[in-house]
Amino acid sequence: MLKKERQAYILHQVNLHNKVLSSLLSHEIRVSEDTIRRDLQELSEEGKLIKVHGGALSHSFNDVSYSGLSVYSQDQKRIIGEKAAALIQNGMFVLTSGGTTIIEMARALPPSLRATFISGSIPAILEYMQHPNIEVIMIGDRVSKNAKITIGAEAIAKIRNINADLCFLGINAIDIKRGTTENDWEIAQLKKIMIDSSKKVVCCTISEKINTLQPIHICNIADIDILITELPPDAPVLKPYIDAGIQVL
Amino acid sequence: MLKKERQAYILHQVNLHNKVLSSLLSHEIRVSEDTIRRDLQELSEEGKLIKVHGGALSHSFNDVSYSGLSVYSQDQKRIIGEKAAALIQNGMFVLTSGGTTIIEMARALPPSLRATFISGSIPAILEYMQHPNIEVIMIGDRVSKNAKITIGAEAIAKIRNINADLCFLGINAIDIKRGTTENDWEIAQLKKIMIDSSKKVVCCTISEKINTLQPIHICNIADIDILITELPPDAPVLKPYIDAGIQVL
DNA sequence: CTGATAAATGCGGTTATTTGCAGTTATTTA
DNA sequence: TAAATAACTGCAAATAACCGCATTTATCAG
Repeated sequence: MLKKERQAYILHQVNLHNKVLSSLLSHEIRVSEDTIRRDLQELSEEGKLIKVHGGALSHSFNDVSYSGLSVYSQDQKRIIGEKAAALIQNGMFVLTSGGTTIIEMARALPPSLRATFISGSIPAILEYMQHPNIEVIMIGDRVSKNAKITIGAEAIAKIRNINADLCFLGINAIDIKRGTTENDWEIAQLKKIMIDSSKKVVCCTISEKINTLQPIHICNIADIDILITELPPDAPVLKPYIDAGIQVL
Repeated sequence: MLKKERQAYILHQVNLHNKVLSSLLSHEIRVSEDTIRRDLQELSEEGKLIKVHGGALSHSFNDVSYSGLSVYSQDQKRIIGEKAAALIQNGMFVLTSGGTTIIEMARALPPSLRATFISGSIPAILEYMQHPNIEVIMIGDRVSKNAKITIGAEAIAKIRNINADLCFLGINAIDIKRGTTENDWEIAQLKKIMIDSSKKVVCCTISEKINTLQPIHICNIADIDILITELPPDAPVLKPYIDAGIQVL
């Protein structure tokens, strides 16, 4: 990894999360903490960030007081994102839906990871593009303005031809009896096909959405391989899903 | 392998992956690292990429900070964008490339306009999505990280099936004899097909790019219907293009 | 076709940059 | 205050960049 590239990555992380830890970065990028410290030093001298003991802060962080709840929800999603990112190994083909949880996964991808990501979600693609080593494939079709994802027959046909190793779905409702459900018919179709085109299906959702329902059926519990929430796997609310044979992280 | 050919290859690699390593290139092309370094040096002097210790990075990588020249240029592009947007009428199918000039056109679209926009450019799609009344169609394929556009056989096949009313191309070089040229082979292919798939072709470029050349040919002057620059149509530099039968705005 | 000229390339030696490590000093926190 | 952690310093190894020069390759006029 080139020096400039590394510094760009650090800057990206700082702007994303408002802070970085030297120790964490050093582990992620697999360079010594000294190198990270020298990078932070240089970036700080260029005024790109504020260096502090143990890491660095974003410049905008100083004056902006952050609202408690929205950051809290984002923290939950970040936990989910990190768990999800850990599942991906070099060389994998990964199919993903859109949604804020998936975006957090994209942000948590280690920079050394080499894999191919396929998605129709424009915000997700934007995140994947930032990553130094992953190949990005965009599914084309008509763009749904509110979901910011491509939907339609073309997209479905294209996904049907894919054979992915992993499929990550950000889901809005999951129930032990009814499985996962959705409120948009076309997105539900898309997710169904994505499930069919992948060896393993990973559902990512914050725990609020567990045991909730929406009108349109996507898949049954039996179709899900892995369920990721921000809770530890032994949380009581997750027990029924473990009993149903799902791997819960 | 010819020098020009080699440099085009290097540029292509930079556009695809956002970075290249001298050592890797030298091994791939089977020339000495000195030669690669000299190539990178030249390309860097031409502003095509950014040379760093160990290789080179694409310009898009760290263009977050440079604003001095780009602001001036942005005003020019806004003028172009407004002229371009005025060409589009209700019900039209419009095919567009990427590039900052096209983005400015997207921003200048009147809110009441009802039309269908088709593109593989992710930043352009983002702008189109903001618009209340236009239909947006995304061309899918592998994403070029630097150009932020989908490129490849899929994209070309898809565009070939389109029959658009207008095609807007942001171009980087135009010359009265050689026509429009490009430095990325795959993007040149894409633009060629876009021209074939449209009734009318509109080229948008700032006047700096007039009478300049790049290595890969896209189309001849005769293939262009309308040329838009920030200059008034009677500017002397545009006269040869008017004489060649192009409508200049 | 040929010789002259210019451009491009590769190589050896030198210099500069980057990086990690060990040892020391500074800062934080309980 | 003491233990833990982070930052700083100097140094050494690895790698890359640079310089000058010889060799090869391309260009072109006659």
